[in-house]
Amino acid sequence: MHGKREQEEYIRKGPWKEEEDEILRNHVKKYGPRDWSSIRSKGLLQRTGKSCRLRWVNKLRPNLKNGCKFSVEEERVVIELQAQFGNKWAKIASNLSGRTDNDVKNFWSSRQKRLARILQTSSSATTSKSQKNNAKVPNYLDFPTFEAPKFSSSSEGEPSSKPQSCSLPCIENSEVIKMVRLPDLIKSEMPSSGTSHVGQESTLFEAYKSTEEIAFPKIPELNNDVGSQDLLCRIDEPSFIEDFGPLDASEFGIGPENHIGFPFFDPSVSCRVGIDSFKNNDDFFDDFPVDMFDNIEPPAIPPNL
DNA sequence: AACACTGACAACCGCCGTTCT
DNA sequence: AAGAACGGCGGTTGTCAGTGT
Repeated sequence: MHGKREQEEYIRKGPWKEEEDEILRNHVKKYGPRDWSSIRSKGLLQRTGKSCRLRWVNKLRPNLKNGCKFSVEEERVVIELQAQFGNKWAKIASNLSGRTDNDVKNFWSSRQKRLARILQTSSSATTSKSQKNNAKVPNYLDFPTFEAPKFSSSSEGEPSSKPQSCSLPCIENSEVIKMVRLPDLIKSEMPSSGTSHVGQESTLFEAYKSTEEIAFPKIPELNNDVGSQDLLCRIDEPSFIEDFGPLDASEFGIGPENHIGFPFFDPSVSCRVGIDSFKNNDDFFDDFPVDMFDNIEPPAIPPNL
């Protein structure tokens, strides 16, 4: 079917076959992990040098932890190094034995997606809320609400290291059940960790005392998702927000050109400390990543504030 | 049972710096 | 010195399996 020239230029793509892997392994055994392009020029494989290198690095290299989920310790390292170096996946991976840059990248990407979805769900919950309550709730209350992560029931991987006290009351998922003041919600839903962040009156909410209520979504039922539960369990640790990693709002399709105009705090101020270290409840919002609210429609500021 | 959603993973693409000719 | 080839890296996309509705 193909002419000779066509045959020569044909480049195979897609999933690798076992035979191809074997050829690649043999090549590396003979010549070492280099001269990737020669694999094709010698007619051994109809793959590009790049493709061969990638296959070797990500799948065939010895001592890879293929199919093994990130341990809690690995997760911690990734989070720390990502905060330190940014998206330098190769650099981060070099600190994790048996992990490739692709592994780390995929791990981080999943994590970010999960977070993005949490935020998105929360803001849509707010939108529907505000439509419902448009008549009685001033729109300056339409700041995003925060939904606890949605937990899958899968419990693969190593046993969770989180404490039992993590379990929260089972509440139906992702729906605004009632309008509550946030401090009250924190009071009633936070794990009882003995920390003192609960019950402190918020200056933020002081501003809305006349309204008494803000939107807050239901907290979903908690199952055994290691990552999500771990995040929730650590919500009252000093490093919680920091560990969540720097959030770039652009990752959620949010551009840098807009910023929130909440009357009650300055989004340019980033203060990443634990939830239990609130001096006042303004800190609650300060503790979210600084970009988190970027591009959210600035609510109209009531003239009397 | 069918469908939708999600996470995990594999692989490709484009850019860029380095090396080779 | 300049252009081509190569290799490394980060971003993105596609696929598949598991789970929920």
